[in-house]
Amino acid sequence: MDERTTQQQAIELLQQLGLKEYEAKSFVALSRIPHGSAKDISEISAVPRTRVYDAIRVLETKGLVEIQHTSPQQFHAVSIEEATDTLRREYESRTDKLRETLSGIEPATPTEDSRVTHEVWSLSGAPAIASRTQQLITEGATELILVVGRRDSVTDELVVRLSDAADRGVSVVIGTTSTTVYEQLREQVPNAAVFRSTLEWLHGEDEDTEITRLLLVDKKTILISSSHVDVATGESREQAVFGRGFNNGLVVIIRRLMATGLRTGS
Amino acid sequence: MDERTTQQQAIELLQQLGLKEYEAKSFVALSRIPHGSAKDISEISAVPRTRVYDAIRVLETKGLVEIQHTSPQQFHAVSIEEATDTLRREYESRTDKLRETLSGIEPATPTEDSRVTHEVWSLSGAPAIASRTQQLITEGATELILVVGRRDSVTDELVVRLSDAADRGVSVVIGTTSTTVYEQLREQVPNAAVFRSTLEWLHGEDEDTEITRLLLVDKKTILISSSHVDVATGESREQAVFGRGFNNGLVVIIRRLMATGLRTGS
DNA sequence: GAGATATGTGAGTAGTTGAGTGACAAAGAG
DNA sequence: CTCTTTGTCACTCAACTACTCACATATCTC
Repeated sequence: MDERTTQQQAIELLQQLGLKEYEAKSFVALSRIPHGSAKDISEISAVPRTRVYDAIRVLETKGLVEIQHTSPQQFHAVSIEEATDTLRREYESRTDKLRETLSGIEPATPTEDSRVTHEVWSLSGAPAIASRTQQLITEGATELILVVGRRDSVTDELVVRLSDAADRGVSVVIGTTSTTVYEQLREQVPNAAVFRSTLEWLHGEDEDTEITRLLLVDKKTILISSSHVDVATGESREQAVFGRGFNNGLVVIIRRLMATGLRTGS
Repeated sequence: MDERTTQQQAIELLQQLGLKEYEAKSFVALSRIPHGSAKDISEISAVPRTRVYDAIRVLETKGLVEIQHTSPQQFHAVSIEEATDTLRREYESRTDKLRETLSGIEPATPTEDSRVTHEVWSLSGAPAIASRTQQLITEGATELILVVGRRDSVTDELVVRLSDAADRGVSVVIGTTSTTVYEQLREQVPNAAVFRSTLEWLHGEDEDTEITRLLLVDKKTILISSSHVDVATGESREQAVFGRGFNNGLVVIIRRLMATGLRTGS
């Protein structure tokens, strides 16, 4: 990768981790030298010299930079390991605190209403979808039907949970379009029925979109996710729909599609 | 803790984790009910109803909320576990990427100059200071003198590293003002010389400030940290100075102070 | 189905924050 | 003692965010 791009990427990552532009640029510049003055940093990073001081001060309070109070002042970036560790810990402690705090919040009046028959929920983001998939597999069920497309949607954790479910007597049926995944699962989830499938309906008319996951639990809960490659950014976004209830419209349709689709494809 | 405060705290934590005010408020409100409409959320959170839609959309792309595309739309917050997990993973992947990216950045011209005799560096933030302390203990040395004040600066990890150092033949001397810490260390770091100390100079004239850590490595590297309780926020901030080199001014002074101080105190 | 109410979108304003610039006093260098 | 460097402050401009309103559409009530 281009050196300039790499630096730009580091700067963007630091900003995503909560640093301001000047702070990020100053830190990256300082990481490239053993230590330096505000002038040095300004020259390397193109941050106005007079603002380097503010940026460094913030970095110092975040534990990413050390300051030598000489004249001129000298600045030193902590090692890459120390820096990433510090940041990781900071966010880890925040998420931990968040979990505690959220647990302590009392529910508001449940506003009646739980006629949960035809609800279809949309969710997006691969982590959230993976998390929900695993939750559905883990929670008590008697029958699981899973169809996966992309290889990377089969994580180790997913395999473990599938295996656990199969071992405790749940009927597990897994379909895949990929030979690699097929063989992996056949080996790692021995108690499941694994089959290959060439379901045409896994791909839409759009080449950039494909069904990534499809999970049917006890014929009454369904989760389908699709990945769409954004032509602009080149990034892949995963979206999913999630329906519950035997008579849920989505569930009914999918159940039917699978009954026919699985036959023709296998 | 007060319910209102708890919620406020959750909102602030979410903002620190990158959410906007409306997003944080909407999420907390939504967490309190199984599911609800924009109106419900607006009433609970005091976010203007018309802005709830935007906020929820963002939350959905972050994997924190599911949307039911009915009319009116219904929104549902994922479970606390799912939410914190999603956020934690997001930041973990960012710090991981950052480490990789920073590793790939080439150093700039080292701008000569390495007359490193009297440098004294300032750093702040408990995690950064703890990290540096451990690094100094771990890196090869023949003699370690550590004086700790507060109990919470003695982490398990620190004890392990001290113990390791003592076991590989490093002369480890540990002083503390606390009886609890004294006994803990005596037991957990058997190969070290642990002693109690009532060093007066551990406390400044200011009651709110105290020396938390003091580490002298091979008589030539010193790290001293102090904790200061901010009267305004009530939070404790840890600051440290760090000097290297046998003839370093700071190191010389501290060596002297310890030679006299340790005698009188023990 | 007609009027009243609720829902969702978009446009627009105000207030805050951050990026970028220059004035200037103090400290150093020659 | 003069000229340069260094550090602080005060300021502008642009971007973003919080907040409001207008309006079209949808839903409900009678």
